[in-house]
Amino acid sequence: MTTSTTRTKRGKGRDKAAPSRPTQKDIALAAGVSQAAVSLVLNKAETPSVPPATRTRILEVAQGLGYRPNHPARMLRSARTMTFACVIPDITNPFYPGLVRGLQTVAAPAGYDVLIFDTDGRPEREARAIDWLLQGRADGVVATFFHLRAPQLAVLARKGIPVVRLESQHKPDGPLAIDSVYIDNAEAAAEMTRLLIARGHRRIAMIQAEFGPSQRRALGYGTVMREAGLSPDFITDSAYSEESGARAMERLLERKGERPTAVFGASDVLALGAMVTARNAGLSIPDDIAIAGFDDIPVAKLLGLTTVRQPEFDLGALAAETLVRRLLPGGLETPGRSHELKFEIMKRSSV
Amino acid sequence: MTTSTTRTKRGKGRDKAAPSRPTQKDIALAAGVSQAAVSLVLNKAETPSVPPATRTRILEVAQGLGYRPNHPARMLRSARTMTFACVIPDITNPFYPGLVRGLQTVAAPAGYDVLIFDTDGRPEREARAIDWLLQGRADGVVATFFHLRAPQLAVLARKGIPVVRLESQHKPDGPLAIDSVYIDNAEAAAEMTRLLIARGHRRIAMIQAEFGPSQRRALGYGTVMREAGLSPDFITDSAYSEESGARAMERLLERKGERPTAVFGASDVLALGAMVTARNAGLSIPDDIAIAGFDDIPVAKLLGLTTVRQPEFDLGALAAETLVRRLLPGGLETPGRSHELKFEIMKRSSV
DNA sequence: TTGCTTTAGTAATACGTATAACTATGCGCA
DNA sequence: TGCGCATAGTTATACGTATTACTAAAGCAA
Repeated sequence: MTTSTTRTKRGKGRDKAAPSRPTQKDIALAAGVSQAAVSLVLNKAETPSVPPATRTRILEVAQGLGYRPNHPARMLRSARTMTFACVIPDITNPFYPGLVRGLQTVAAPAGYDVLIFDTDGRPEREARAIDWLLQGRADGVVATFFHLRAPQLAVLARKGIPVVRLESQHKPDGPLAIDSVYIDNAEAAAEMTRLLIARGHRRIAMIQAEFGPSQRRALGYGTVMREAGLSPDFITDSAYSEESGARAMERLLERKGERPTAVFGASDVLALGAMVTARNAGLSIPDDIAIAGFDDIPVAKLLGLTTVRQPEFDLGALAAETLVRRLLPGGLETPGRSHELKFEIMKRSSV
Repeated sequence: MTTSTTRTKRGKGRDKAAPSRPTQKDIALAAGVSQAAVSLVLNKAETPSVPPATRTRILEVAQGLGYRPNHPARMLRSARTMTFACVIPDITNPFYPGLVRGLQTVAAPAGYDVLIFDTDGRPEREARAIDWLLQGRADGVVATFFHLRAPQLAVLARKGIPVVRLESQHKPDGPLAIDSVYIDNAEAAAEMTRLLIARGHRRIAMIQAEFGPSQRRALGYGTVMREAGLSPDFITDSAYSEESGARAMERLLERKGERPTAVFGASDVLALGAMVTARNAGLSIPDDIAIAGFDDIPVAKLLGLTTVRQPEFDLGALAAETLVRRLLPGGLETPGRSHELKFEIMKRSSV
């Protein structure tokens, strides 16, 4: 009877029944001080103007009411969201969870959360991601774009939102706060192609996707093939998915003429799709057909897929570190840099 | 020389050089109207008090300045973040990306983004998640908790944040806005155990994890084993990871007495770890040892792992739908419900 | 007593948006 | 001429926090 009436004040955007969370004002009221005092005590480790007694009283009241700072209000006031966005094609591709984990591992201790935005590798969704970032939902972005180029990203950097791109090659330094992390995709693909050739393969096909990192990988493959006097053989499908890989392999198997003895998937999921299709067609791997991939997703090891290892976790961690540094005072002024990490050829049973 | 001076107003939390995004006030100024008029025009489809001429002028100016609504400000004002949180043990476990995708697929059209929070299945991080949610960072949550129970979640529901739990069994309806989605884990495990017994196995071990859904699965397994006059054989390791599965299998292989002829992993990653270890030990699957899993993660199909299919995408989608409905006006009043989806036994080559 | 310093705070304001409440102008009509 | 009403907006306020600038009271020295 006594306490029930006071405690239903707002009922605004929320439902009527939901009691609002206590605010600094509530604490101030209960502790007999001003809201400003509460804010000071809650945020500063040392408050010369608030004596220990008042300080503890405020803290106790805050504790008692179960106070939690209102994140939106903080964001508004401080123009900081304490959130990183991770813009990727598809979280379902096993390459990305590892990247996300790397990101989180560095971001969390620095106080940042990670928001995932899937683009499906489609241009319009990539554009939507930019739009969405311009609403101030994140302080920084780690992104893989298949379609957008630097000019479209510049708008973010110019508004003070640092971007770290997950790239497939070195990018020249630029004046804006756009950095990149990458492994040398062309060289990695070249090395894998050399391995295949060294193993005696002459007819080597590459399954690639239309957009994305596939392009640099195809370049490395094509160069080495031509250098070796062999002709590149590209099968292109739409996405980085098992279905695409399977479809591409079907097309290879349907060929009338001589079939390739080795297939290089521009990504592990493509290679896996191809692998399954080959097996279902009664081919043995690597005897009838060798298969190589790119990324070294966790299953690759289980399936014995020979592939190029990209250190996803480290790439994510490095990207996060870069963002954290960018968001330090003055961090936006330094020119955009491109960080290279090393790939590794993982030789397994599929080649 | 002329335009450069005006355009550096705030330089607050941001770096000095970063030009701030245009606000409604800027539009109002440029269009010669009040900020309120701008807000009206931008938000309402029909504005009786603003004539078409002014309306288009405002819209044009907004367009021209590249205006994007400030998300934090909106959040503060409307007490809505338009974000769902997805609290899970580990995005790296292949079960979860599919769930996230299901979530996103329903959330995005309804205007909600998805934020990922990994707990690593640790109690203190689960508690941190609650804390974090109480800051008003999300309007609703889809969560898998290994440790927290209903009472700890009640605080969220009471503050108007609906929760959908990813459960392993039916939960009784409660008064709060805490729903759950689940497949009957005990029954699914029971059915898988029956299958193993039907295939002639008598010595069947289960690899389980200490916390999480493993418990219900163990229950189903144990019940069927005892019903069949067989004794359950549990190997417990810490996490749902391949390493844990591999370790457990090693322990099984080290046994002096008779080894089990079948191993049931409480999750696919556990089963996969076990599978690899068994293969490395020279055992052939399923002849020397049969292996079954739980979840039906994408690789399970590739590796021929017999497992229990959980419809992760549908679970995610259903969870999101539930949240969206909860966030409709009055949606928080209805009692918490438990939604069951159907599992499926995927018979493959590993059993 | 005056003036200065320290103590212990408070008041005011701004962040950008949404919205309820209000108002000034002009027109038609009695 | 005066009244009511539609038109075309405006003003004011609130959301919760952080921060700057201010102040009242006490204590102390000169």
